[in-house]
Amino acid sequence: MTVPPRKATIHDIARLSGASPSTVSAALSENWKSRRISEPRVEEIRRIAAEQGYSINMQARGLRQARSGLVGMVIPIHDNRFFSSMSQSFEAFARDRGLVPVIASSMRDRNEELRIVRTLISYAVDYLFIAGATDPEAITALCRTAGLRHVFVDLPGPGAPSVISDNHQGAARLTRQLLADMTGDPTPRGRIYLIGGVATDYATSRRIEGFRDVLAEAGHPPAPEQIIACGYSPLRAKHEITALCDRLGGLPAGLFVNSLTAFEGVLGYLVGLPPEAVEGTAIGCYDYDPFAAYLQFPVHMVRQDSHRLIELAYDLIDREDQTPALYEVEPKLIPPRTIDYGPHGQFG
Amino acid sequence: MTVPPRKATIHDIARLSGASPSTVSAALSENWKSRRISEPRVEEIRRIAAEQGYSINMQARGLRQARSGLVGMVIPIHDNRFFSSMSQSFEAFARDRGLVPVIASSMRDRNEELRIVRTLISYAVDYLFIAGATDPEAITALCRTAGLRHVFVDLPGPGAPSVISDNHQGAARLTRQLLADMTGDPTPRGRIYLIGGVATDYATSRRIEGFRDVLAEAGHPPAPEQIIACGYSPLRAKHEITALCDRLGGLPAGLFVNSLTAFEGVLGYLVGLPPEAVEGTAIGCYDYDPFAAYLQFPVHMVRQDSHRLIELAYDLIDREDQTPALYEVEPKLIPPRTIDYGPHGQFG
DNA sequence: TTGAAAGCGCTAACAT
DNA sequence: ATGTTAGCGCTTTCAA
Repeated sequence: MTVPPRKATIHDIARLSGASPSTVSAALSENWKSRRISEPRVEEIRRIAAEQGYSINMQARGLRQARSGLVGMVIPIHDNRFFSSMSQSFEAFARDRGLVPVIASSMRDRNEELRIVRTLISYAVDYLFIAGATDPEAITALCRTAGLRHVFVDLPGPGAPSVISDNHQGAARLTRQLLADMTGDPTPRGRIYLIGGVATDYATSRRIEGFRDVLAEAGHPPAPEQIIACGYSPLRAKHEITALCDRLGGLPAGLFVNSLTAFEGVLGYLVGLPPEAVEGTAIGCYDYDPFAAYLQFPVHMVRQDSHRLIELAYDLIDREDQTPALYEVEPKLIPPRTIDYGPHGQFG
Repeated sequence: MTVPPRKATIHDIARLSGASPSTVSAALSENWKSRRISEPRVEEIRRIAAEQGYSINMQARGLRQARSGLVGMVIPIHDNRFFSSMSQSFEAFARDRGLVPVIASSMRDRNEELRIVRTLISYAVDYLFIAGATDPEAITALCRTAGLRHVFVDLPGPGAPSVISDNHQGAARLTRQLLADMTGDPTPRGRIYLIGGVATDYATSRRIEGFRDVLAEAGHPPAPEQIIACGYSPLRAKHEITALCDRLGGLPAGLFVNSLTAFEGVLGYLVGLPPEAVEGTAIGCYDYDPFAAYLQFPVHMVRQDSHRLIELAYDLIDREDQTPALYEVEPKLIPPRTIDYGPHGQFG
């Protein structure tokens, strides 16, 4: 139970093994072939290091090499199926490259987002991924002066490569599906409403376009009040759906919920209704949650391929050419009552 | 669009401001009062630093100060409501203390877990939190030789302070609730089954005890086959529930599902059944998910207070006395069809 | 095949 | 009130 006075360094190992610090350093890292240290020597050094519980000081190594071995990612929140699944993939690919992932959440706050980026720059992350950026241009500005490679995911930025879902297509397909499920005339209650998201977000705006295009194509272009981009907060969404139903005198014929978090809020309202009240409404949600897929009423869901999104983002960051460009990944439509095991389905 | 040749250092700022590096260092950090640098000087230095886009190199600072400003946490998986909500709280408390959180997932693999701990030690994290530890004693051994303060969360370890849910109580309450909902005799199909989790995990074993105690108290101690601790994998749970129902010729009267991930798998089976088939079964799940709370059938859920768990863990790590001890936090029982907004409910 | 020495960017101790 | 110096632990020339 005795705690060693301080952690062992290569100098300790050098002393104990009779080698020099630089030899120890080389023996313990991968570049001992180039230094042609004799194999027994290497083994002896490694043995002693293990014996002493030596572990390399990455701060020192990073300082010297001007790289940290860290990859940063900013996400809006951890506590969300879409983003947590993204974190899982982000970590998996980081590991494959021998990098250590540092994931921080901005709570969708612009200042917090920038604070995090600055912090990650201070820690000299080797690359930075920004998912759901609030202010991509400010981020790019910070990264530029730090000479930091970065990629935008989910929400694009004009100053760096961006990987996003094909939001227009996903929304269009979901809308078409909901229309097909709906019956009756386009009276106010007979209409379909989009709820959730921030209209100035690129992702939301593209989804709104998809929604609008399909409705227009069907001969019923949406009135402004059919689009309720009230943000991502569950509580806010609950408030808005309540107000809407009060206005309409009941649920509308169709509901396009624009995020899982907004859907949580909507659910908070639906929970208070008699089950049959929901029956006449076609419901869809952009983003997928296995439990949301098996609610009392059928829900169509859009599953974004977060794994592919991240994979592509890593590809882009490796490219020599960091010219800004937009890459789109197809989301899939998940029918109601379907469990879609993701790439991490074997774990739990 | 010109990229500066390299990032600015305090030496650059020193040259530009005509001050010495140490003055710059002091002016830029909080300890300039003790150095009694004149206020205008401080402001001038800060202005130049901002102008140059200076950001401190935390590797260098950390190396010098022998602390990194990082806090590590190991969790089993990101992609899980319980753990991602824990990450959210972990991050919030870290921010409060000016620390940067580094969260890594072990995928419940012992070797991966130890690899991660070693990595975090290399990065000189100031504290380490381990949630759902697979091999707590090995972790403690590593942390001891590194002189690293650590706390176990959710699954306790004998070598450090541990904060866990009161699993016995939570399971007992859930079991009692399920019994109350059940009807009929204790025939095989009339029994209640526990599915999911790993019997050798402390958390699961305590829950099994709670389950067992309540059943015994009710006069029907469980037979061994009523406890199916088949792990956390959704696919495995699906397989096991399928086999169970095949054996029984239908669903049992009660189902105590021991984790959200197992519940996903169970759901994968239930999805294929006619809705009325599930009606006669009382279902409960240890851990809470807002969507799981509003399925086609009622589900009782146990909501562990991950926020409080983490808060207490931070308290413990601050204490001078790091003697191992177990602290328990009460979980709450969430009735079916209830949306329980957590501590992060205002975000999305 | 290996050692010595310099230096990464910062802070803290010691000067002044 | 501020400058000088040493050194955190590592890697990387440069010598031998």
